[in-house]
Amino acid sequence: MNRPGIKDVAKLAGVSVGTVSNVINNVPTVTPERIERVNAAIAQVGYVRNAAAKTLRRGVASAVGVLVLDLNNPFFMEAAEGVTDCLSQTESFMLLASTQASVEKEAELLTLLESHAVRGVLLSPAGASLAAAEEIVQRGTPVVLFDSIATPPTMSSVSVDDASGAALAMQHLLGLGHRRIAFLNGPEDVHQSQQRKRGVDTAIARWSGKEAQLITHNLDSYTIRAGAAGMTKLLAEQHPRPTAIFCANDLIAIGASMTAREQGLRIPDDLSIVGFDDIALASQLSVPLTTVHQPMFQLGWRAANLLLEGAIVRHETFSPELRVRRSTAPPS
Amino acid sequence: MNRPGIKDVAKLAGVSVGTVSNVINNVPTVTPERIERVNAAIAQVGYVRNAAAKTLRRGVASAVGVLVLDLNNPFFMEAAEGVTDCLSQTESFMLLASTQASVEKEAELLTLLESHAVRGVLLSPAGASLAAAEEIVQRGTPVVLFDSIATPPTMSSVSVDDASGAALAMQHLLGLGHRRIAFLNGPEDVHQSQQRKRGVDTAIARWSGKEAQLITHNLDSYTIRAGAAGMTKLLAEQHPRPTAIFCANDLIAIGASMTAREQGLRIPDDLSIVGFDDIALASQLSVPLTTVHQPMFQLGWRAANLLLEGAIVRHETFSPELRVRRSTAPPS
DNA sequence: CTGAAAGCGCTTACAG
DNA sequence: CTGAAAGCGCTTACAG
Repeated sequence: MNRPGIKDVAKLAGVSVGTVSNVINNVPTVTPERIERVNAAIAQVGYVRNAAAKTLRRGVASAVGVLVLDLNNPFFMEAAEGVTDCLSQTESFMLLASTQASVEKEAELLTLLESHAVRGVLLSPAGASLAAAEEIVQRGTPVVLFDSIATPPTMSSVSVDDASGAALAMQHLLGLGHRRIAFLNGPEDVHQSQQRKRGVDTAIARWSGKEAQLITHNLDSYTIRAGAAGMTKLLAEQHPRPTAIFCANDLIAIGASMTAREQGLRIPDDLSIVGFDDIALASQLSVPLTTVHQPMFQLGWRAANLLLEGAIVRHETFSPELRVRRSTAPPS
Repeated sequence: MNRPGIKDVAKLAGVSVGTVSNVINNVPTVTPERIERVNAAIAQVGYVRNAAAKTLRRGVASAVGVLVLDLNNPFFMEAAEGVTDCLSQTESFMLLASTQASVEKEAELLTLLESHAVRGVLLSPAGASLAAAEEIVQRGTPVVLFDSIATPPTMSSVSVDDASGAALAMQHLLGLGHRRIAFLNGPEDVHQSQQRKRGVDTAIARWSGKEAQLITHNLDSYTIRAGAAGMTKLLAEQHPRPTAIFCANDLIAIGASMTAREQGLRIPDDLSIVGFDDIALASQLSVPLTTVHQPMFQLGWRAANLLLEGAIVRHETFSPELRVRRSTAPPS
């Protein structure tokens, strides 16, 4: 008992296979009476169209590949929701996989997607080299870079302006009157850390009010644990202690505020804290976190859209927005 | 300039297309000399095998579909890593999508996967009805249920024993000497809440020591916010206050402990807290959380494995494990 | 061990 | 507006 095909439908409806195909694909030339007859036959035999045959014939599948560094990272998943949303208006769908930040895995998956004739792939590159991506682009599969600083002439890209986000956070703290501010940054070799540092420096440099003092620490990861450790070090080393802390992501901010509370500091009364990312947790904390919101959903949406539009290469940068909540206040 | 096919490779290598196919598929009859010649040709023309043609011919794709309720949920994503890991040993790969807990979306995606002739699908059902899944199983696409209490005769399933996990947590608290314990449970209509409540009750009933007192609250969601609100209510209503709290998930536990700390209670000195799930955050908190670990990675791995094994329907339940960390201690 | 050939289930010019 | 037929790129008996 094989799965019913287009032939079975055609026979039952008393039409040719071409007509069945036209009905399935909404070709407008078919008469209403026949459309109905075909649809009835489809329902009766339980016909499900064979995607492989369609792809083989058409030369391109209706899937879009999405390669992220880590499935557990909420950013990528929010972006993935954006991708899904954009694609849901077309007949395309998302094929999601993780490169686990490995360049080899990335190359492997890229080839896999290419072999499946996907319409294109959204790639959050694992390394600095885009060689593997370049290769499949050369052979005809378009790639859109996602959250990458590279802007090659062969691939579109979407990214968030990390520097201006960091500047926004610093301006907020400076504007509130803070003059002794610590910056708990991520690892030095991550491009996001570099951009955020740049934004911080710009904001300080532009500040025309009374001089402000900045203490920068590079942590070894973007985690709660690192944030807590960073805060402990800060409180031990800095006297007087800073009145505000800008953290390079929300997890660091959560770790820092936990440590601060344990040391008896109240937030925001004794210490203001700003995060970055605006993960779901940020607004749920007992003291909701002021943070720099990254438009991940839109980022994913737009990346998918660029892929579907095809043709011209474009590099788009999204502006993050400051979400002021209760973790920041003027210094006491 | 079309993509090179098997014919181009065959011509260049001076062999038939059948031989090229045999080389690609590691059929052991080909002579080493020809294997080398074909591989050289493949590399030279940049051949990438057309997956659609392969699937059409073979009748089944090398993909496995995975349908989860929510991409942002870390459980599903950890399970997805398990699936990926299991599949990486075969030539299969994962096709991941979210049903957004919608029954209609689920039916739609199920059909989509079926049309792609996936080897099978791992499904975390959105509703109580398995009608749509049953349908594709009937037509020949196997389904393995994931984190569902249903155990139909047509589909295998893997799930975690929520009741025994909850019992583990309660036993731990009772064993430490707590006799006045609160249970902050999730919404009543969620099957996980029901099972966890059952486990709590069993543990209390079995407890042969001095009588223990249990206060149960059903929260309206499994979130930090709900946990914080539940804790506030608990502290306002219960005098004397409980000495230990078991929360139906880690997020509730985090919310509860935030509120407790704000009220000046120290953890675990004044209050012991146990969570459920063991999300990544749990071990990273400033007071690492004692919690019930769910083996999501293994769950995903095993589900994928059951699918690949095929044939017999099997229902497997995994046992959660208590991870004792610093948030619990004997009552003072 | 190898090659020639059929055929998987569609889509798409083409002729009528 | 409809049907007959070619062909997408593979895999797989089959004959040699």
